[in-house]
Amino acid sequence: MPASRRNAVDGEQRRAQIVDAARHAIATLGFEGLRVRDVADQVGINIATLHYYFPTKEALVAAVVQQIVGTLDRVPPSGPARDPRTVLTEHLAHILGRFEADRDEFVVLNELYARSGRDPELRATLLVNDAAWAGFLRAIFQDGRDRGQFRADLDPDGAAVLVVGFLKSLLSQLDLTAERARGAADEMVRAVLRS
Amino acid sequence: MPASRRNAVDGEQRRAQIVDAARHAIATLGFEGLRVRDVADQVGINIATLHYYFPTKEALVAAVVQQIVGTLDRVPPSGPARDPRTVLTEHLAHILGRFEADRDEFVVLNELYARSGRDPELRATLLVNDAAWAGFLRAIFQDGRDRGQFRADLDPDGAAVLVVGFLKSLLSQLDLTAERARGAADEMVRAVLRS
Amino acid sequence: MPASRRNAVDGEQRRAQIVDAARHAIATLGFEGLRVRDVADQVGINIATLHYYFPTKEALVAAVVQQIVGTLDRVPPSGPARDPRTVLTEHLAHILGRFEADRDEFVVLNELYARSGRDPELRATLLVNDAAWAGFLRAIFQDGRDRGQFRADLDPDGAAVLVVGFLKSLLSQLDLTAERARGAADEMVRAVLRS
Amino acid sequence: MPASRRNAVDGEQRRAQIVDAARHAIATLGFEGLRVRDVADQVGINIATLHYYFPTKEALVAAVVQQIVGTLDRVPPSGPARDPRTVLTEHLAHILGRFEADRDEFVVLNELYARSGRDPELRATLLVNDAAWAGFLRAIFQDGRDRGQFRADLDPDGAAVLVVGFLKSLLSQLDLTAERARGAADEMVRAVLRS
DNA sequence: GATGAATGAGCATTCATTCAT
DNA sequence: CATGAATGAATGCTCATTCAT
Repeated sequence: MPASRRNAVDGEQRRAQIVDAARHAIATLGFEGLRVRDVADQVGINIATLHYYFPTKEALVAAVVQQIVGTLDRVPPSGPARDPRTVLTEHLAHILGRFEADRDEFVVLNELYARSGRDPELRATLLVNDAAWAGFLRAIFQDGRDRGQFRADLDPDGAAVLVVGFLKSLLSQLDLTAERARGAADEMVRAVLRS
Repeated sequence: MPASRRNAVDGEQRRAQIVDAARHAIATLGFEGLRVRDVADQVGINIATLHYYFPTKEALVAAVVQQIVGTLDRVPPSGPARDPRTVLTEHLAHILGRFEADRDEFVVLNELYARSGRDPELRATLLVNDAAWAGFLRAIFQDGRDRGQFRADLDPDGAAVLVVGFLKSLLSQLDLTAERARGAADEMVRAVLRS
Repeated sequence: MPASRRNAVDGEQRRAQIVDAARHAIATLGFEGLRVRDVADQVGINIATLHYYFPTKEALVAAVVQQIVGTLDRVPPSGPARDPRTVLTEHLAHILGRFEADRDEFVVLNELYARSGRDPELRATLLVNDAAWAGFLRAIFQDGRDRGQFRADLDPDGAAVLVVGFLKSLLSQLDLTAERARGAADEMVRAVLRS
Repeated sequence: MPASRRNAVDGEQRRAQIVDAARHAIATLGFEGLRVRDVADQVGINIATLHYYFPTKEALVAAVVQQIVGTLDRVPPSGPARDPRTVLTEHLAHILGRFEADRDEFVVLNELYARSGRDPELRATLLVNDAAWAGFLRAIFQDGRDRGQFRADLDPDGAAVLVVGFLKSLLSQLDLTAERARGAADEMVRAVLRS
């Protein structure tokens, strides 16, 4: 363990610091306003040092994307035979909670989706995620319909699209409050239940 | 038809050409990739000529925003006593149709919403629009519930949020096909109908 | 006399208007800040119209120089046998008066002298003027010394240089007031008189 | 002597190089003709490098002004009880000498005075200098008169204005030679002496 | 690992000037 | 004579990237 001088930190820690600063910069200013110099300043290091860790701006952005997407992958595992209504309700509450807790994550994610229109690779990555998410919800609706808890004429895929759409639009519905969002979540649940 | 040596066209026409080219550039490359030089090239004019019409890049962007937002304002007027279900169905079909017809519009609009997080003025403009849209839908749901056509436990506001969310997410649901989108629209309608 | 429409004016009048506007622009902003477009705006005509009268910016500047230098040439003719002291006193008062009346003239002239360092042609023009001015003063001092009105050890050329220097420095002595300037003029006269 | 691949020199040295080049450029072409690109070329560095040291053209100009004005401030301290005539003679010779040695300094200073008409801040700076200079000379003349070495009817302030005027006009008296300037200086001294 | 200094490629903007009408 | 529209050639400035120390 070499004695560290000044604010010397472990390499991996430095990388994380830089990625976090970049993530925040993107959330605040968009990709449009991302400047590697500013990120370096934020971390308190020289630009040349930043380039030692991330040779190009692209590499830094890729690391941020990795971090964000990595977080997303962890779709909450639905217990084998849990109640579909509860699972749906909890899923909605879970995402809504994350939205309130870390808006930055959603902002950057939004930027990522905007970018995906021009970046095929990014698009592929996000598409995999979207498909998995829709599948997760489809299974819930299928299960609920099969059990007779949800409407018999319920279209599992259509409902999945509605849920994903609602949750993805959280940031872009500018007139949305926390209460209205919860109201919409409740309405979604009622809408699929058997009357 | 006076053929002019210099490729001169009517002033207003020129402005429109430039705005259209800029709009397309934003849709293709994002605000991030917008270069006035490229817009000028696209139109086939000199950069200085572009600046003759739009003194700054900001003014050009403002014109594009104006064009897009201006299009949005025209919320389809609901006939006095039209059938709520039909109105809803038609509204969903109308937006879905526009999405298929002019994806650029939605892409730029998406960029605009991303920007609104950093641009208070833009945010205010879009917020007005969002509020009007939600109000329009809320009235439909209210009407349908009052008439007994929609579910008695329907929350008009919650349902409005779900519809807006679905339609706003069209672009960011990467795995969405035209059919799946229509399926979701159908599901939305079924979900609010009295069983 | 053709009927004139709108603010149509005679050609020579237009030229004069433009030159005056340019002169004022130079006095206000310096050559550095001279913009032909602004001059045209000031006159209320199109730039292209201005270029009709003055094909190039250089031609416009030349016209301004001409106007200023033309004014200078009129060195007040010393009456054949006038009193040297009176002539000197009047000359000093004359320049001082003009300085108070039309500061713009002195400002532009100052700009001209600054420019003469880079513009040999302008330098030649101004040099002729300077030489004539010095000669005029030298003659006065010579005359006054010969008549015994001025000091016997007076150096006519040296005194001429002092007078010209004083008058040329009016603009660049930032702490100078009208009174102090008059005081210096008086001192100059006393300094050459026989005690 | 560490030879560096990139033509790097000490930071402060670089700044000085750049300021000197800018000063010379201003002396040669005026503020009107000052181009940061040309200054960079003169120094042999990239424009971006120049902007590394001076973020804006204005900052560079300010540095040049600082350098020039800084030099001026050093008014030669008059020894406690030195002979007024000698002090005056030496002062005149000192400025004349500097004029011959470094004409650039006077040219830039002249530009500065021209500029001061549009730049209040610069005007304030130069005004302080002018007032100090006039005060310095006034004290000399006062002292000489009190001692009976100078004329009894000498106006110290008027004489100070004449001296400053003469020295400031050195550059704009186009027909002036070194000899004529010395002649004028001698005349100035004689003019204040008691006959 | 870290940094000061340097650079190339670009970018929005300005400005005198031109030309068809 | 007058003008709207157009253009070429700068001009100041930015930014990601590099490299010797």
